[in-house]
Amino acid sequence: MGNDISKSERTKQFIIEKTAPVFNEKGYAGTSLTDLTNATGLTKGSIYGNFENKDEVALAAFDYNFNRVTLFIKGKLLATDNSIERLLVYPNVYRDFLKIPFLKSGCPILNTSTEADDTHPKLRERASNALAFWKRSIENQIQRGIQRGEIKTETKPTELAVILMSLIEGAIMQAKVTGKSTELRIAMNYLEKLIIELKM
Amino acid sequence: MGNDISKSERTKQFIIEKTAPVFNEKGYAGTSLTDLTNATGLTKGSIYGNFENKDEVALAAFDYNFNRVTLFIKGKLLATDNSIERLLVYPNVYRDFLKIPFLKSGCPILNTSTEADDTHPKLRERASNALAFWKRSIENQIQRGIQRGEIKTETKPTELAVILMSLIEGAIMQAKVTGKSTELRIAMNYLEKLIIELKM
DNA sequence: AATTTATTATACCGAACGGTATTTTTTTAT
DNA sequence: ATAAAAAAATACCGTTCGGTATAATAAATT
Repeated sequence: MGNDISKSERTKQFIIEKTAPVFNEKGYAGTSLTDLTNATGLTKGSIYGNFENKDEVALAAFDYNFNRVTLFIKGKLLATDNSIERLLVYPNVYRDFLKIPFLKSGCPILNTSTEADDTHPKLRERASNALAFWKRSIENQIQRGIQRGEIKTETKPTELAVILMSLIEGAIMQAKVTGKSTELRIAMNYLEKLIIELKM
Repeated sequence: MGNDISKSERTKQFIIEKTAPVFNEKGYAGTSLTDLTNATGLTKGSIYGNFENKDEVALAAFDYNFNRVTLFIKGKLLATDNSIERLLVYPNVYRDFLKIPFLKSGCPILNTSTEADDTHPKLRERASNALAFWKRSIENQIQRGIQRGEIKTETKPTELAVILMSLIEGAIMQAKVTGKSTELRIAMNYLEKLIIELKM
């Protein structure tokens, strides 16, 4: 009482928040129910009282992880005042990828995509949708930039979005597995140049 | 008798060949011993007579998968006669990534890296070494190209290697999870342009 | 404050997990 | 062809897996 939302809603959210980092680090197959009880301090009975099965927790955890990245980027985008600056947020953010605490265990899209693409249709679709959402968002940013006369009119939004995303995800993979940010820095410096060259 | 190599060596190789695609598709945690017996038609006793544990099979399978990609690329490289053409092998090969049968389940480096980076030190190191090997190989190709006067002298071998690898791996991830080759095509067309611009 | 309802913990299920000692079969060497 | 050695199949180990009744507890309603 006093609280608007029900206990179960709060517990559900609590489970998601606590288990999301585990799923991102260990993957779906690599995360056991014991991992979930350890991460939450709750019992299996409690978790299964709020979720139907492991799948449902994993899907909610992915949404949470992706949303967290999205909000983080959105926050950085607010501090900009033109299209080029907005695009530059990406190389600037991902250059320090390894230092962003909640991304230490990797990019949720990359992790989920590579695990689920051949094994877990539901997770695969979430990752695929997340990717499509991100892509559309970048395309829109570029289109608006063109309309505002800040970005060269001949710029192809889709092409640039794909190149930007590929560079970021490919470089993250390398940085994560080597533990060094050299490759990430090189790729992000290049992406930065690429974006600056779009300036009208 | 008759055969030079021992039975166990042949069986060992047989197990690797049959299980390597399974590991690449399902990942280390997602592949069970039952998957291995199903893929080989052998029993657990037989597999454990040739390998110490699941780890050893997985490591050998990764080496096999990586070697297969390497040999495939090497074969394509032989049919070229200058540095630019050699570099162009990469976009040309990976443009049709989804159509290459033994790569249907994805790039072994990408798959292994993203799964093992936080969970499996031995596999992580294999993937990391594979990545380093690939990078050095591209750097060497570029350096030779510069020496032969086929590639612009101001080209930075490491930078180009990282950009090439990032574009490829990032685009593969997208293509695999969406099931469409649009992103792969866009990224590889861009990479192609990039390489052609290196021409002296 | 008492009672209904919702939530969490306990205790357990069968199945599948990775792994192994032992027996059977197949190679290999004599 | 036979014996010795090696490899593979069988049968089993304890553990952990995802999942679930049921009982205990806590929260919400009256």
